[in-house]
Amino acid sequence: MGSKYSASVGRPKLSSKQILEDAAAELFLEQTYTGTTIDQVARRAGVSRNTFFNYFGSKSDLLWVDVDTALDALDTALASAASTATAASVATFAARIDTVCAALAAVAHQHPHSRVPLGFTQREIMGTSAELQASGLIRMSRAMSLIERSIGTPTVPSGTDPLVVRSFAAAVVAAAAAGAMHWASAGVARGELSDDIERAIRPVCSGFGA
Amino acid sequence: MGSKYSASVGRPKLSSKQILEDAAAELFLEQTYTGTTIDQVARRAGVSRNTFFNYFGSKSDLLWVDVDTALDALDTALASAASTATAASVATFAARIDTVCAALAAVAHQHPHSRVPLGFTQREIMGTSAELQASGLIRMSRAMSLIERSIGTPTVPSGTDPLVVRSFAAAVVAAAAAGAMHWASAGVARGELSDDIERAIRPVCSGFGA
DNA sequence: TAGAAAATTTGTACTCAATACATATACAGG
DNA sequence: CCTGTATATGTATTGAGTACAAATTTTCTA
Repeated sequence: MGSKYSASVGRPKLSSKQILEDAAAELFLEQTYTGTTIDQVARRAGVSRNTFFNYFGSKSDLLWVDVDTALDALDTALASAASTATAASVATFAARIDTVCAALAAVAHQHPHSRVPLGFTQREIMGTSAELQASGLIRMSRAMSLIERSIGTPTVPSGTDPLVVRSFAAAVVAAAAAGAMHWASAGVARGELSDDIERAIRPVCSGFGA
Repeated sequence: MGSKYSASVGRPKLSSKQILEDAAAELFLEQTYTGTTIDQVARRAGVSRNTFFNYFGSKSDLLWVDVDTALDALDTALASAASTATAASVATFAARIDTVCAALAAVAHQHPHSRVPLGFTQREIMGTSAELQASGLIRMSRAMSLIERSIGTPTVPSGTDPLVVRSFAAAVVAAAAAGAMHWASAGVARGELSDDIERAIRPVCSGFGA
């Protein structure tokens, strides 16, 4: 299904995810999330409402760009851990938990310190809380699926309760989310994202692993 | 603001939450959640679409009746634990964790074994997964708030990291949710809800408490 | 240069959940 | 019968999201 033409054939794009994201952030600060329509965001970015949907699946996706990027990175990190796995790193449930917890910390470490998602930090002003709650669980579920797959690959040691595997995935994702929200809410005293994430997930990792 | 009349003055209700819920369950099984409009649910229950909103805040509330009841029960259970607290039961973070975990188990124990929420168990047929994900996190957040308030009342022992308190609340709610979903998905081999909840939250409670 | 193919944008129409508010209806009580 | 209360219904609207057709902008080839 290769194109017969060069990569630049066809009509050029007039906008980008970043342009739309920036336009949206401005408008949300000016007139709140619910007070801003998709048409307004698109217009400020210089395109039509319909074009918005060529860049984002839904309005709420505007709020989750960095998290979705981090989820892609987690997918990559867990796949990488799987391809470099040793007998020891997959021998026990506890060892697999260590791998997952390390991957979560590493992904958090990759996040640029200066890149703070406004939809989270300015959620009072923007009024984004309800939408974050309506669209957050699907992201958590994606992370959970990645982790469950990682724990279950190769086939989990017999005697490991599948409910405990799922429970671990759910708990560590929720704890990581709590850490991330804490980091986002910290204001000028904000430290490193990875510090907050690690602090939040440590008791989970030890409770299921140790 | 007491009424000047007896409890039965005014126009009698034509429907109830239960009638609407039953009508919805039938229709969702017949034609999926997204294939069923609120008007159709209301009509099958014998009322108009606008009346639906006198009983439920939104379409998705139909899916969460039992969970919302359980959250009310958790609120009650945690308030009760607070009013019967001893010096020992609030002395340490670990003791407070024990109280919370016991309350979660007790609420799960109250759930009638025969009452299995169809929107969860038949989510493939009904196509409810997306809506459950869109409306689940707000329920989890409510549970988290209840737990954080419980852990923080009376004022938490100094030296306890607020992020760890929040992380515990997030992790234990997520684990409990995983247990509940496991129970709902179990089919004919379904055991007790409280067994699955306890199995799922035990490593969380020990990891943050012990 | 014209036409074809590819990629993107825009237009038009629609669905439906949710909101707002007015009007109608069914009851109890005096 | 009238008043007050509680509930049901009607009408209109908004805006996110979907579907599909038409238009536009580019590259490439004969």
